[in-house]
Amino acid sequence: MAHINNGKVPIPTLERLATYLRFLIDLEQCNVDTISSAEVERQTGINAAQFRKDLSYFGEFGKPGVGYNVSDLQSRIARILKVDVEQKVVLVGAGNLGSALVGYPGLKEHRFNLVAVFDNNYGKIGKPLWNLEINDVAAIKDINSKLHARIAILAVPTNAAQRVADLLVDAGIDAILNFAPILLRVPAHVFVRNVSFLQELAVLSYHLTRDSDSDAGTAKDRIGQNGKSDNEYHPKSEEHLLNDLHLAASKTIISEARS
Amino acid sequence: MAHINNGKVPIPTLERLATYLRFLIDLEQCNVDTISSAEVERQTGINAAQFRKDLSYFGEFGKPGVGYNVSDLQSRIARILKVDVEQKVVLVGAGNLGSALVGYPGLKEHRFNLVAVFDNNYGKIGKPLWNLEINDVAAIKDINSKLHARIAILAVPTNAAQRVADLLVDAGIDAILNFAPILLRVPAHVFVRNVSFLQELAVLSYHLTRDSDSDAGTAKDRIGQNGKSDNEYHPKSEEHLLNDLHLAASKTIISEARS
DNA sequence: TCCTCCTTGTAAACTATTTCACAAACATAT
DNA sequence: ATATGTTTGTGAAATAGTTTACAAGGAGGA
Repeated sequence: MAHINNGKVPIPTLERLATYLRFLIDLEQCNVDTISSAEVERQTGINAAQFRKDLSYFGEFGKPGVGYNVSDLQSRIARILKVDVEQKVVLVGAGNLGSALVGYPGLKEHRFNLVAVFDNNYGKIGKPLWNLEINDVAAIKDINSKLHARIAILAVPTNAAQRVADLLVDAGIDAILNFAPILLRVPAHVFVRNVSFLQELAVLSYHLTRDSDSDAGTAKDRIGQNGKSDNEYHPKSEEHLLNDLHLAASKTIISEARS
Repeated sequence: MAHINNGKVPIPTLERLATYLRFLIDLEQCNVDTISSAEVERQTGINAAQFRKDLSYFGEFGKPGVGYNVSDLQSRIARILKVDVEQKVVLVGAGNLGSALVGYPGLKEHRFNLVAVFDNNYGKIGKPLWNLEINDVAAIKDINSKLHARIAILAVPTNAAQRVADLLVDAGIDAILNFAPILLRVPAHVFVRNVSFLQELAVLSYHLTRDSDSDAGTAKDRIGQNGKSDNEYHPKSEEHLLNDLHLAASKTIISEARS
């Protein structure tokens, strides 16, 4: 056993790493100090071998016959994802979505520090959004030359997205979380992740059966209704698969569980 | 040429279908009536063969030597995704994120009709959220027995997500858009899509280089920095690749382009 | 010590998705 | 009519990602 990853890490692996991290943080809070890959599967629904394979891209983390040390693994994954240090984030677009993201407590919890908010609506510029003042997006290069944020959240209308993305790149942004449903054109060193609600809803909608099947005509489209999300999880038996540990975790927080 | 799809359609194909749909709607508004797969690639960054292959799961849509009729293709894709008819949607969780989603204009534009909002916070129940009243989540089964919504947006805190999901399934919900960063356990007929901001941000964060590389020690983790998003788009040459058509599209809407 | 049990890390098999490459379809010009 | 150019739809090849299967490491008891 030995191989320090050099090749590429699949994106799905990185996504799962974030899931593991959150899961491990929860375990740590329940004072669990060791966990096996089989137990991870039982509690998260992610295949045990997948878990081990994901980790294997980065080195060796467990002890055969024992499992993984929760707090050690947690901090090593945090380090891999570079969320062990504070990452500065700027937000562009102080609309509904943008405002919601500013207030999202998960950001701070994971060391993402929102340091500036921008918009191009003169009615908004200068006003406060939570603890930050909304700046003119035209000033982003200037402002970020002091802040040195490298991650941006792009939450502007579709038709403005590409222009704002160009500004972001010019301002030294390296990584963009794009909520507009278009593919941004950016230089090769800039990494983009897209999130599209409509895309997600459309995939859900596709999997529904039509209520009123009065038009049995062009049946060409009525297919694939048994598709399965790669994300959904079906317990293998009737039992609910929540073990003591997990129930404990739920109990711990259940008193604050009002949405 | 002939084959009416019977097998499974890849999820990535469905996701792209939503992208095509939105793109075609834009084209239609610019009075473009025909488009080739090569032109789709030029304007969206999605490989032309991929576009054709995606469509091929559902039948034949184009004419060799000509291309695709924009409005025909648009309506056929809408039909495939079942966004040609209004789909009722309920929202659970009237927090920041939930509120933002209610106000998202893209929902209505794509025929997703938000018909009810639920929460379990007694301070919120009974109050209005935009044009809807916030209902007690405990009443969801009763209320949805009249509404018959089949899609739910789940925007509650992580620790409440599984319990609410159980309620949703019991209330006849078939499809869930889950914003909590956990894998929901649901019956096999329920389709789930997960959206996790933290996961997205973590993937972005991973791809950043560390600023202060003072600790050249355990270098095991400092790898993979040249990963490429499958979503990002790099123009093949210096030119900006926006042709007249696309520029026209931008111009049409640019006056409303303030975020 | 030796035996048994458990669990990791990973090579190999398998499955899924994307891209290539080309025959067939159609348009247009001569 | 025939030639030429364009573009589709799709097998087949290539690539990417997941799961299986198992050798080897380590714990713990007799």
